[in-house]
Amino acid sequence: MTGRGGNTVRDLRRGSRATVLRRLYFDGPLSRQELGALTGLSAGSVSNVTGELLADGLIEECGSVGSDGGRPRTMLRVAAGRFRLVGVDVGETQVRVALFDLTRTELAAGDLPLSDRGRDAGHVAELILAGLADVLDRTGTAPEAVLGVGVGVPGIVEQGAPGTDGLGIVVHGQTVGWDAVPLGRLLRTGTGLPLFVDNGAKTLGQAEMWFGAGRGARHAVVALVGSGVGACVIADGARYRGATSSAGEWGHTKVHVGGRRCRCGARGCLEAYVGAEALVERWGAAPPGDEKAGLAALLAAAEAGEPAAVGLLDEAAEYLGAGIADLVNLFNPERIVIGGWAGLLLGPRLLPGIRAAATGYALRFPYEHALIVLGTLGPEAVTTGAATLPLSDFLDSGGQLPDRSHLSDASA
Amino acid sequence: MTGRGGNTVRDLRRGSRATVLRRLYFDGPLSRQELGALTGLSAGSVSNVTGELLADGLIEECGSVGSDGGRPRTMLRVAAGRFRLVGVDVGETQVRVALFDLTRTELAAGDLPLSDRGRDAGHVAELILAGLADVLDRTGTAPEAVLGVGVGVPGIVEQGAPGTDGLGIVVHGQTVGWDAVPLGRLLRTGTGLPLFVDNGAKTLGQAEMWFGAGRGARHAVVALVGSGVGACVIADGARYRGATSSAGEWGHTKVHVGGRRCRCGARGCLEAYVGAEALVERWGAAPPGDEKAGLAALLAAAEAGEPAAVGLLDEAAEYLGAGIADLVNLFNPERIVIGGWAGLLLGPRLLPGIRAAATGYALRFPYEHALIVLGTLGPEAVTTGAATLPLSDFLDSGGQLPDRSHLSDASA
DNA sequence: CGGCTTACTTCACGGCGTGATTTAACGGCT
DNA sequence: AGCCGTTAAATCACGCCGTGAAGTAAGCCG
Repeated sequence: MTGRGGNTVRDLRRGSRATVLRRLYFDGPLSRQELGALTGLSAGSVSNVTGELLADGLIEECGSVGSDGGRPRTMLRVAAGRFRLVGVDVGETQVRVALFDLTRTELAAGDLPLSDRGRDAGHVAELILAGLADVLDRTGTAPEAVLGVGVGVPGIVEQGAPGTDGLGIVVHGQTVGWDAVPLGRLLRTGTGLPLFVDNGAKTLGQAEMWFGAGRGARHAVVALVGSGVGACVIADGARYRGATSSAGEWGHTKVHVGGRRCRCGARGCLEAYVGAEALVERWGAAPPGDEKAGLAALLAAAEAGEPAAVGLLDEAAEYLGAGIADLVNLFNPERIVIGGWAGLLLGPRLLPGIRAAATGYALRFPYEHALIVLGTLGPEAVTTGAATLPLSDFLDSGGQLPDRSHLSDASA
Repeated sequence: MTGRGGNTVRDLRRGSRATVLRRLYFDGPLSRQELGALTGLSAGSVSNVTGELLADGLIEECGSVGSDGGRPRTMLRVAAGRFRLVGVDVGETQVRVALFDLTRTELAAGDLPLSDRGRDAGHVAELILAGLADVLDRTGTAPEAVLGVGVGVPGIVEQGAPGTDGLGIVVHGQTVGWDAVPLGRLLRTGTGLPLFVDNGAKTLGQAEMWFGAGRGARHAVVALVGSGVGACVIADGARYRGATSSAGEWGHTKVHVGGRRCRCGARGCLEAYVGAEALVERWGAAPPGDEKAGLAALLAAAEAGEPAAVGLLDEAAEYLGAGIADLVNLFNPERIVIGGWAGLLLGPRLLPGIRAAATGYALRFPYEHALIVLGTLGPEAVTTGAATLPLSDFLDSGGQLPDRSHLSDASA
């Protein structure tokens, strides 16, 4: 609250650059003319700003479209080729590192399985750094071209003080046994690239919002159904974090006080009724060990009409509908996106049941304005979403390149 | 998304004025010196801005505090006397209209009981206008001195397009049978004063945040327990509205799928377990008609050790704890404020039970950062909160007085 | 080839916040 | 009483911003 983000005239320019850059990134090639109408800037300012961005090499002209009897409008677009993004998905069994260009075309990727030391954060950090070096090396990418490394992790991420280069990032991952792991510090020692870390569910949510089923919505909830259950809340276009970045823990919403025991210790959590782990365990008839195979088997059994499987899935749909009704009542989103590997697997079968249940459980008014849809990006989207973290920073700053003088001149 | 709220240099000044005014309003008399440190503005700018505000009569000097051997600092404060605010609470049985000065001192107030036509919006609008005229008249307040009229209503409020002078405000009040009532239009015909309408729970929430138990928190939920149950979500210092202004419908969160039937038609809503109406009805042994007396009787019976009453309240505490755990998990607030007449009545007795239940139901990490407290303003706060609506607008605009030329010269 | 239309650039202007300098207003000391 | 050191506030030159009007570029059509 010290100045609410910029009082000087130069911040005005930063804001204009950011607005223009964002528009160009999301709404494709645009002429200066259209840019003016879309951003509310005057023609003069658009010329100034785009001129600056062109000079900085952040955008480029791409052809011109003629009209009947006037000077043709030159189209502008973000210079996709010049910059790279790295997205990292820290999963339960492996670390995935991918290199993208600005249009999120995957240039290289690598999967690094976790050893049995998987719960050791130092080990995970080493894998991330190894994967990072590998994708950069294979593509011959210079560090200066990389806007940053985004990492999606399981657990709650405290961002630390801003401006400290990610050093203060701490991860609390109950499910993987991480207790206040200083991931920022661990990674910072191995790379000079800008670091961004957030919860994996939140990165996936952002990916669905930017490029998937959530496109265009300003208020949405991306529900993640996997082994456990989570959610990413988008309020007014931005990920909602809450006081300590742990908002959106939907899985432990109480849908049945005094009901089934959940792995979190409490009773009646949504996760205990609709999480893949809970479903597979309750079904019992699945080969142990492989949860995905187990859930697929459960689904197949239900398709075959096996009553126990059908009952289990019908119940899951009802509880999911109730949980979604809660989200609708509390957050009043325009859209609910169901994602996560289990959600995408079960979605086609459960969706009618979910909608029916939600119709009954949610209040009429907000429900009428909410759309329940399935995610379109698949579970790989955690990586894409992670890569949006540095991208978001890049766009917000108006294309200000992070200061990385230490990359070039600090070899000693 | 046309310009994200101001690209020109004058918007900069508007922002500075707003920052300074806000600081002065909330953090009492302040010297220019302190103002500079607190707002991040340079000394020169502070001089400029405060000079402008002084000239406009929005702030005033109030004494000076000397130091050891230097020029004493002149203290500044908002000119409380010059402006008035009107708050209106549209309740289920009456309309309350109150006139405040800027320090929220009540200068006059009137209660207008609803006739049996209470569900007729036209009747309510007439009462509001009559009450408004009355308080203005009794205090001899000139219309120019009134920053605006804030109205808290039951139901969902659609704000309509901005800049239309409140004409587009529409209220959907299921419980009072209001279906898309054009309250803005109804009131606009009877007064030229700026109009602000919001849900009563949200106005009460804002009052608790600004002046009550929520002071200082940036992320909070004000839970309202009355006949029904609602909530006001504060995200990053602002009321969270969602896509269609209906966010925060906590009362119809599902805490027991397949459980008790709620008056909304669904089963297992929180409201069906902890709302005053439900509690009194379930207890049965209360005099019918007066819900407040009924709840008081239930409470007295529980204090006397009557098992049925004790059991009912213990169960309510458990469900409230579960509901609050949901809020903690989903919103990750710093504070949960329990308000509403029933909440304040039961609070002292239920709070230990609520906390115990919430401890068990919420996730450890977010719960450790959340404080559960009782509201401090009482139910009258709906009126105060309603009055904060024009105040908020006044502060946000940097003290720009609404254009009301039509008040003075448009008599024909 | 000249006129017309449309897209873009250039530029004078008013306005902003900063930071250095100046002025105001006090207490203490001689 | 007069001066000095100290702190608060006002003033001002400076660089920068977006606007809007005027000017220029770049195609069409006849």
